[in-house]
Amino acid sequence: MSKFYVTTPIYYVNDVPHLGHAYTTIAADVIARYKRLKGYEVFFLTGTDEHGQKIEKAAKAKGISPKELADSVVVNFKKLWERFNISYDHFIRTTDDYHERVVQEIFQRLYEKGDIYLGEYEGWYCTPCESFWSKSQLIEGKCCPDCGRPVERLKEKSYFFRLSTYQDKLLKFYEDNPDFVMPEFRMNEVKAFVKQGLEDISISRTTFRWGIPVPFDNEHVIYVWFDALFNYVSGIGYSTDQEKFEKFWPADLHIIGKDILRFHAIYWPAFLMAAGVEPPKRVFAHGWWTVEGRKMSKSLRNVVDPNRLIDAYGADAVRYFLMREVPFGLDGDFSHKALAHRINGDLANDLGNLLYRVLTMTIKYSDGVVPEPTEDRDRELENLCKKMIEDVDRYLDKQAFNRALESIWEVIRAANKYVDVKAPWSLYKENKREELGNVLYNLLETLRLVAVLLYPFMPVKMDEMLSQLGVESTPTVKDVAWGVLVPGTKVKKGKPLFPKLDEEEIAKKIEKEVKEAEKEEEKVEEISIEYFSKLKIVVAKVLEAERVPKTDRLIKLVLDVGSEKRTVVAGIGAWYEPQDLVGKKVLYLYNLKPRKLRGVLSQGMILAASKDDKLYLPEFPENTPVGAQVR
RNA sequence: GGCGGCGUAGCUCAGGUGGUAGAGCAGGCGUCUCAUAAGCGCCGGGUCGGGGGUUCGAAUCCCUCCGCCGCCA
Repeated sequence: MSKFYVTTPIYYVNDVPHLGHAYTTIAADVIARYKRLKGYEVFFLTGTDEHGQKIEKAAKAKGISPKELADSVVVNFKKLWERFNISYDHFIRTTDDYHERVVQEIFQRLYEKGDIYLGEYEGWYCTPCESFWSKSQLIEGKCCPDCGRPVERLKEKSYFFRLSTYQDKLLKFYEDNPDFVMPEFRMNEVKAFVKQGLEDISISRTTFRWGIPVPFDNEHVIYVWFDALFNYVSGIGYSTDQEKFEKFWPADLHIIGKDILRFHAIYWPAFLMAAGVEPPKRVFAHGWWTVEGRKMSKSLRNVVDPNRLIDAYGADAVRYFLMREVPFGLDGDFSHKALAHRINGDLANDLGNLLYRVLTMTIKYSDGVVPEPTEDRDRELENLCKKMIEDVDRYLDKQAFNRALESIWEVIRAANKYVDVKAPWSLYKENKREELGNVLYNLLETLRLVAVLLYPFMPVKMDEMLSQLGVESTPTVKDVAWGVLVPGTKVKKGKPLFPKLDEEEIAKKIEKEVKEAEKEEEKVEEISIEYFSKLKIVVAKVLEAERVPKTDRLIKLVLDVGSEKRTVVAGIGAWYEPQDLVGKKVLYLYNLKPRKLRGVLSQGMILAASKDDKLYLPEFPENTPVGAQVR
């Protein structure tokens, strides 16, 4: 029996589950259920990532232990997955003892092997900021990019993974496995990144305690990615249940969001190569959802809270929408209107109504029993169904969920048309019983196959649909074929599978909510006069101006701010030419933290008004003195 | 700035080894009655972003410009 091992990322427990988590997990569930349907032995792993400074801090703020915090958040995930009918085989937590042991064991082994070494950041520490910086981050090679103050050459110890030595091996691996990363354009990005050269990466920390300790060095805890990524092997028994591990590894599919691609496509195979373990077969990076046409924000999250969506539309309809609306791998927009439209159009009208009308006819014209087809019946729907079975398989092997669903809907449309063309009511009146029986059989069997192939997408609804067709067993591989429906089976027509929704009403309601959410976002915090007085804004005169090389927008300005000269990089190059700025008086925020832009230290910023992509620099009376402060 | 991609019907997008464009949705008209005011049929002349080139012929190849987007810096 073939195996299939699919994973989601482990989700960080500093957050309640949101639409993005649901999306990834549903996609993995559809694949898992589909592969099971096709007879594979499937292992589906999901879980939570629970270590790190953020959790340590959040727990401290709440006065509980990090583990207690994690425990409480994990419940939210598990509950949501239950509501979405997520069929994971194991839920791993990075605080599970077997996981911690595996991570320590591998860490130890790579250390002994020389792939992990104790290194030091060679200096460039900013004491006030308590931060280390790499050489390339420093301003003019010597100042902290955060505060602009000089950094010290300090040494902090950290364990490093020798990623640099895996550059060629990774590139070779990508060459040999061109669809290791999907979609294809992401593979190109990964290759380009690796070709630029890889630096060794720090994989331990001494600045917090909430993590897996480095086994031979108590001062260090293992940093997040080394800890988290290995869940994919510890979760299936690496070094604890070797038989299971060998059965399922390598993973067939890691489904992730595009933000964590680098870790999965570069670090992860390198870690595994170091550990002498085969890399996974595929990493699929999916896109993000916007909400009602807007970028996801805190207050908009309520609008698409997964639990709320389930309450309003049902888990299966949401699952269907997420898989159908947007090609997996691309970004998309989630709107209640679009969701309701899909439910009404695809699920209620096309599919639900087809089931309903065919069952009615079966009852009216065939005593509610699946008729016996004859050998000389037409094969129109049968052939389409056979093609559908192949198409769905091909598309789902590429994680093209939307395509798979489209090909199922082609058959649903064809079946609706078939009803019209064959007009069973006429056959009935004309007493053409044999043909009528064939037509009904073709339709019922088509519906059964459609339900079987849709089962991975909408398990509860399709279970109900099959039951209405008189099929009570959970579909398995033998059901993915034409001709399985047994003549004589009694159908059990029920209520419409997908009730229709009032799209207008939903649109109105959500529109209102979005407006409120936007108001919430725009809420401007009131500040005190004391707060304002912290800002030192002065009138400055532009002494010199030149474009920052190789940029369109950035202009480097040298300002006379009254007491001294200051250099500022301003993003106004799209609206002003450098020569027009020289001699101008501008508003200047004096005490903004300096930061480096394109290698130039920008001390403070100049102020301008902007609206609708236009920029307006303030003007001053002729006699305004340079250095005059705005109060 | 470097690398990659995109710009096709009102909307979302297919197509693209060169031979005068397709789907779904929306809209209009018509129609059957088994059905959840569902279904089915008909209606799409859109300079395939602009310009130039290769070719008998380009949405499809090449160059260039414009506008978006991704990765990197």
